Amino acid sequence: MMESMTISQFAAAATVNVETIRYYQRRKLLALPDRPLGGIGRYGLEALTRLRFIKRSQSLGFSLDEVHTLLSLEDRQSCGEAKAIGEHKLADVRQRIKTLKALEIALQQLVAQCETSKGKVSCPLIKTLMRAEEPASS
Amino acid sequence: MMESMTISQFAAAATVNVETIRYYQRRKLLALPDRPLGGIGRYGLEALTRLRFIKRSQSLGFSLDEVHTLLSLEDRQSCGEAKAIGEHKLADVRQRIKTLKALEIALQQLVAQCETSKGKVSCPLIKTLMRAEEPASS
DNA sequence: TCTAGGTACGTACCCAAGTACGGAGTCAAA
DNA sequence: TTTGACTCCGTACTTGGGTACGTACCTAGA
Repeated sequence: MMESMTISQFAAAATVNVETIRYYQRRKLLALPDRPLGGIGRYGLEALTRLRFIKRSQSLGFSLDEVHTLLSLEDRQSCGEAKAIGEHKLADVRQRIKTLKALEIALQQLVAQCETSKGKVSCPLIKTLMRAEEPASS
Repeated sequence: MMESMTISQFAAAATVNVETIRYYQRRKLLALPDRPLGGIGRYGLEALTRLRFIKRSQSLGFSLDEVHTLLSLEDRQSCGEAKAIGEHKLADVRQRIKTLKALEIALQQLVAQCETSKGKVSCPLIKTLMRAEEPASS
């Protein structure tokens, strides 16, 4: 199953759905394979490397548009641009962590309010959310 | 503009789009207002409080489905359920923070690789992503 | 040679949380 | 009373990353 795979072998080799491959082809992330006049396409190791690159980049938080750019940078030797994209994504991730940490504190407080008022009339969590002011600020 | 607002005043009072209000009505998060036989609806402070509750809950990461549940809990005095929903969301947020922190480290390493190899042939960031192994594990 | 199962391709659908649009009705001011 | 602004209501579109379906084709094994 190394060289010359059918589309379903190719998909299995990268643990990806067949439909996903076709989707990537439509998005120009993967090339359509050579195929003998109206016959069936064959996929090799090069394609597999590329597909894995896509999935690995995705798992690091890059969007498919960004992956597309990254791939286009592979040919031209523009490391600076790739680095810029990476830095941008890193800043993005750090911002999201900040936001979530603020959220964590606010939720913690809401839940803690419930903790301390067992058996009482109405729910302090809901009451807090109903009030006019913000429960906590980021 | 306090009591008896038109829909656009109501929307402005909560800094929300008019279409969003109609969307919330379709989703049963907001009631349709009373209106005099085929006339135009009017919104009061009660509705405004409810709308703000929705937006505040959302900003804390609750989905509209969860907000719906929270609102249904307001009538019945079931603080325990509200607390459970809050705790679930808190656990969720903490997990997301973990994932993002792992991502942050991996991205940091990728960018750092670019840093140390200026002027050389091909981009180490892209090369790393192309390799068979994971660049970093969570 | 037949046939089951894989492949190619186009189109439509999924999720969430809205946004946009178009036609008809209503209302207040000039 | 007519104009212009607003409202109501239904339907369709948006984003991102796929998934699903239907039809026609190809191809390997019995």
